[in-house]
Amino acid sequence: MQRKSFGNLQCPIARSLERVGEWWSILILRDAFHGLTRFDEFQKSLDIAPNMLTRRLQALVESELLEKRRYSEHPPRYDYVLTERGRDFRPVLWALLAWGNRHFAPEGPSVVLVDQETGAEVVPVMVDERTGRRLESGRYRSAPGPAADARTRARHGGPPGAVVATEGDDAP
Amino acid sequence: MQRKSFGNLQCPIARSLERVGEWWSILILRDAFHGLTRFDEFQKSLDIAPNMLTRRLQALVESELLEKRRYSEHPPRYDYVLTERGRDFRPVLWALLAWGNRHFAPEGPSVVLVDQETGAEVVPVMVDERTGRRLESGRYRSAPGPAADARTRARHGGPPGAVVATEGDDAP
DNA sequence: CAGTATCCTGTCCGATACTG
DNA sequence: CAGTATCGGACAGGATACTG
Repeated sequence: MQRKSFGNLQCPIARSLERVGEWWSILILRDAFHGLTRFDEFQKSLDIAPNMLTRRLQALVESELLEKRRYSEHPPRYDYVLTERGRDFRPVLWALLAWGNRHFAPEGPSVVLVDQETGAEVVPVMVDERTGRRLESGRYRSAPGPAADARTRARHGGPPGAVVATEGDDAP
Repeated sequence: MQRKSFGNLQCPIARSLERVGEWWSILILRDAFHGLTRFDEFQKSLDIAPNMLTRRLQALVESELLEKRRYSEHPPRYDYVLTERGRDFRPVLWALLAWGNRHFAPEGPSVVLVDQETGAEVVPVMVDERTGRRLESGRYRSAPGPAADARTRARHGGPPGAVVATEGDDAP
């Protein structure tokens, strides 16, 4: 099965999109985080055509975001559970949720994230793991990493390891 | 231009995907954060067909993620800059970057996020804005928000009497 | 340089029917 | 219940040519 290729595959964002670039995939993962595991549950929740669900589930299993597990011997029955790689995708969903709530919910959010113990609403924000600082200012930018090739280095305007501040504009 | 509809549009994630559900859109935004603004820059960076670039740029302008601005009168020339809504999308890109680096860069990351002042690599993580706690445990879940309809409430199985925290309602 | 105009292909996706 | 098989449409996306 030939995988679609997204421009510069050195870019980790492009690599991520190879696996979840189709929107059904993301919604399936969302539902998996909600605890759904069975074909039928996904189908009802998403209102997706069964053949499409099969395709997307297979792709997610191939990419090792979901694992197909037999939960019954007679008859043979399978369900789909998140792998570690799949569970690690959650921050992306949180970020999408926060963004959607901020910009596309004029009448207020219909789905929020809550702390189960206190019941309080949670607003997810990104911080630097080491310093705890919020990633909001123009202070942060992307740079070539250790495995960058020449083209990536040129693109990000710096030799590996060296941080080069380019024309004072903000970059991710 | 009829917009594609994604299942349950109450879900903020689905709403977000309406705007950035196509992978070119996300890569264009990524490049916009790198400081690209002109048609030509995007085209060279992405290696995208010009008509596709036109279509995706128009869609992003329509969704108000990018703003088309005239930067020259004679001849008339336009460039594309991020709006506030577009800039707010950055956490999603960071999350995708972190996920890609963790799971799809066996030979090490080729692009990393750095603190421009210290040059140190940054690993973005999600925290609760209010408590600063990391969103990692099974402690957090999504729940129906103030604007949830009956179906959404059922879907998220809010326990009866569940606290639905609004911004002013976080009394423990 | 900054696009527009055509044409074409692949495939995402939906609808439906069918099976162990 | 958990899918597979088949058909068809819409459109994302590519290639190319052309314009002010």
